[in-house]
Amino acid sequence: MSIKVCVFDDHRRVRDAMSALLKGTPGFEWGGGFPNAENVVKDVEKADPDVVLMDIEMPGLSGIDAVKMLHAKFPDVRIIMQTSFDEDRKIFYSICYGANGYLLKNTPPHQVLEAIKEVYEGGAPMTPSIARRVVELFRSAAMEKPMAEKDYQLSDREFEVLQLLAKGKSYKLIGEALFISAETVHSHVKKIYDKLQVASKTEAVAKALQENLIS
Amino acid sequence: MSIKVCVFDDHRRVRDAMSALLKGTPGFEWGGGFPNAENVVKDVEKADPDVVLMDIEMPGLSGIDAVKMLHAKFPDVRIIMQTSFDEDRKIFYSICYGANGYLLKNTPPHQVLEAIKEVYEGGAPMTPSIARRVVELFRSAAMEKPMAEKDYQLSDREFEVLQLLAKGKSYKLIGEALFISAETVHSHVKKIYDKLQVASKTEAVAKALQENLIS
DNA sequence: TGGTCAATAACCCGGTCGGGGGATTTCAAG
DNA sequence: CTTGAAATCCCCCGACCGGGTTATTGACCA
Repeated sequence: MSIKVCVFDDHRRVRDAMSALLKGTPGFEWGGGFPNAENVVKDVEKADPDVVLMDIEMPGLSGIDAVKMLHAKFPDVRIIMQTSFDEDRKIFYSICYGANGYLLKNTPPHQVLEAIKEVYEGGAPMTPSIARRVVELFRSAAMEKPMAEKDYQLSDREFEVLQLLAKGKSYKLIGEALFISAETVHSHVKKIYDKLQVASKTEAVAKALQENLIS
Repeated sequence: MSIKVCVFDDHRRVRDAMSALLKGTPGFEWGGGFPNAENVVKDVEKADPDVVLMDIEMPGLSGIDAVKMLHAKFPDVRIIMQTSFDEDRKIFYSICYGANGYLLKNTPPHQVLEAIKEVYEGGAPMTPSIARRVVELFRSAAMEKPMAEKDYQLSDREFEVLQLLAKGKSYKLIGEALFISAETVHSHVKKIYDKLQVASKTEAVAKALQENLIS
């Protein structure tokens, strides 16, 4: 069983080179080359490849949109993105939308073949700098939950008041909910502002929500 | 300037091999080998290496805990984890706690050197299967955020106003920020309340933050 | 026993907000 | 060309908020 590969790239030279490379290497099969992604779904449906090499920069439909559609329609087809420079945002979008790997365009032929094999076997070939970015985002995402959680030394009562403020309740309603006078609520609120270093209900609630003081 | 490398591994053979390899290769420097991580902080403080190779499985203090402490104390030291098989959980923890790369133990010497150089230059060397797992977790984590995201049909201008409301600004200040009159802000706010089904700045901001309408 | 602190409460006052009107301009879609 | 939605501006008014100050109670601690 050989790995069938399609190539989407607006440069004829690239397509021809890949065609020659794949046809000349046992274990690989040429699934066709396309200069744009306008008909990416139809093209892939017809060729039924195992792996798609997709240029991230193409005239017309961008490689990113192509990945999005492709992954939605054919989740089993593995996709490797190719571009000439590390462009953060695009790569992240590609990966999020379903690309499995990422190669620089000047990657030598034998490494391209290796990457194709890797991605076919379930790996995620990518340059170290991309890997780094992904790891760091991943880390910050994972660490996000139990974040800093600064301690503003709010008392229990103050947390109760804060929670009700976030519900949009007025001093009077909070007072009724907690069985205290509205003026007392006023006092608590003033202390809260002092501790959180803010000057309005809105700021207090925004800060409290963003820093997970309340839910 | 050569890259100074420390090795933590309970197998003498591994340490000796790395010592010989590093000493025999220009551009690299041997920072010392340690059979366990009991004194990892002191050891690293003394040796002051650029890169640490850390066995994930060691008697006594585990490589993971070592990474945790090391990264907390010396955030600039790059860490590559080494183990004999892909063990998901441990790798993820290592990465979360601050490891920068991940190698299988049977990795050939020249690739180890390459990985050290990569990690030193800011990359994140790892096996394709790890990369794959990381990418997939990353993808699912990234997709998780834009939850429900109900559509309240807010106009662009209304989003701008909402964003500034969340900063605690008054109508007057919002007006100045957007170069419109405070009365116009008032109008926008009234429409926002209508669309979000709320009746105060606080409620609006709480809802917007909780449903990721704004950041 | 005196001091500190959280919780409660009250008063004042100027400024802001929320809700109700109405009005104009602009621009794109029908 | 008409219709409509968005954005802009204005007025009014009562209610609420924010900031200042002061005071009492009960716990806890030294």
